[in-house]
Amino acid sequence: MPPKVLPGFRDFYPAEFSVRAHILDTWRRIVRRYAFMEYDGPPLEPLELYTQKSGDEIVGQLYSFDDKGGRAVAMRPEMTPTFARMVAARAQALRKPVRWFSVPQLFRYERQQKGRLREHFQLNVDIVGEADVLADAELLSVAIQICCAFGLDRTDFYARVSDRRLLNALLANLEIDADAWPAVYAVLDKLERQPRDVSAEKLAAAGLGDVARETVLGFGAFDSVDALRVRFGGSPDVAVHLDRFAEYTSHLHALGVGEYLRLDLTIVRGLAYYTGIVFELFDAQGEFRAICGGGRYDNLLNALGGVDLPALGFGMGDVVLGELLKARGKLQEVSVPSPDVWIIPSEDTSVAHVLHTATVLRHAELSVEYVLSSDKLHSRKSGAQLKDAQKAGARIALVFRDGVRAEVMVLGSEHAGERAVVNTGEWTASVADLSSILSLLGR
RNA sequence: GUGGCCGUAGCUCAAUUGGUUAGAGCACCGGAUUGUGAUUCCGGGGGUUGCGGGUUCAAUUCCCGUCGGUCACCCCA
Repeated sequence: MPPKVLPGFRDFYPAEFSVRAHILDTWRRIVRRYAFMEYDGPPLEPLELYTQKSGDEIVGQLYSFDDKGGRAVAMRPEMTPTFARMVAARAQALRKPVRWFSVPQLFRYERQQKGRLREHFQLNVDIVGEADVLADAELLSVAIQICCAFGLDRTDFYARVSDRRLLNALLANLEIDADAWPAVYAVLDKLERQPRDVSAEKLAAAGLGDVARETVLGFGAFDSVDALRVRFGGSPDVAVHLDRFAEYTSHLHALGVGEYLRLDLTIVRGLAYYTGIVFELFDAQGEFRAICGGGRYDNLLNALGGVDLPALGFGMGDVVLGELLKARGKLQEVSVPSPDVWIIPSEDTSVAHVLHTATVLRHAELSVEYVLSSDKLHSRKSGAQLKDAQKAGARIALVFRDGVRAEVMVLGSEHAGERAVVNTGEWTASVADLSSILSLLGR
């Protein structure tokens, strides 16, 4: 028995690869509409790239080892450090704002569970050098439009959005000591899943008074800027952030995705480096974990690369997204590639002519297949070869009636039966009238 | 790292309280038939029942371990 695939890794057979290609192609197609440019870095990085910065719970789950040169290395678990290094190295020369994206395969050594493997492909979209909220709106807009491009709509997913600055202002307004904020964040993050009394207990342990504690426990109920204004609008320190969020919302409506937006103060995002608006995309039925997450991290480039530039970005993995698309029937039409043309020779058609014909058609960008045995090309009955063609999903069969003349037959259900006769004897790679074939293929 | 559930053909599953040579459909391969074809029929390959040990006259079945899968916790790209 040959070794199996490692736990948490995937083999992509053609059917699965088609799904993967569909996802990655769609990512690229939509992101390019927003004029983002693709980049990439090494899949293997110095371990130090991930351990140097603080707040790395990731380190314990790194796929790391010593290479043959004794270097401590790690398979990249996230793209941001690489991105930060690349931007920092040329920060002066890059036209701002930088709008780049990447589709790296990322690795993580942890026990797999639903929606989480040890490897996945993740779209990373980032903007560097713009602090205005319009950049935040642009970013979320891309994420939402991508999901829409997969055929998902308002009934399938929505965006939960918060703002670290707003949240901090609210906590300050409630006179919660800054030292307790991380604990409050942790509670907010689990507010939905954790029993209320457990949350209350943790908040009390963090030093919150009764009023602050009850207010925080009720944060989930604030689902709009207006709701917050009623309660906190009187405070100028809070109002400034509410105004910004309102502007953000306004931009998103103008971008056509405002309906997907939902203010949600319980969206915290685990990573400590977020500094502004943060968001996560969820399926509407709450069946899967977050499809996508991101936000503004204005201090990270400075911490990582020594360059003081505002930045924001998000990541979207192929695993959860793929599960959601499959569950919602959005992968039905994703098909494995099949040949355009299947060539079936007659007794009088030489093997060489079959090969020549295939070559001409292939020069015309058509995918061509035929039985790969000189003997069978002639011994196998045309009916059987026709069956081969159908099994392969060929769109048309080129069935020779004599040495060089062939009948073009459309297979499949749609236009099955349509046909034309062509004389392949006149075909050369440079001069070939393939119009009858191309028209039957709908080209 | 902790815990629950589950491992039979490529896939979906079956196999009497533990009992003969572990079966079926689909898929795959070969053939017959049908000159417009997704039909039908015949045949074939494919399994150390995840692996190892134990109990037993006898283990796919019961027990232990291990590996793998899955779900949850932890944590979160």
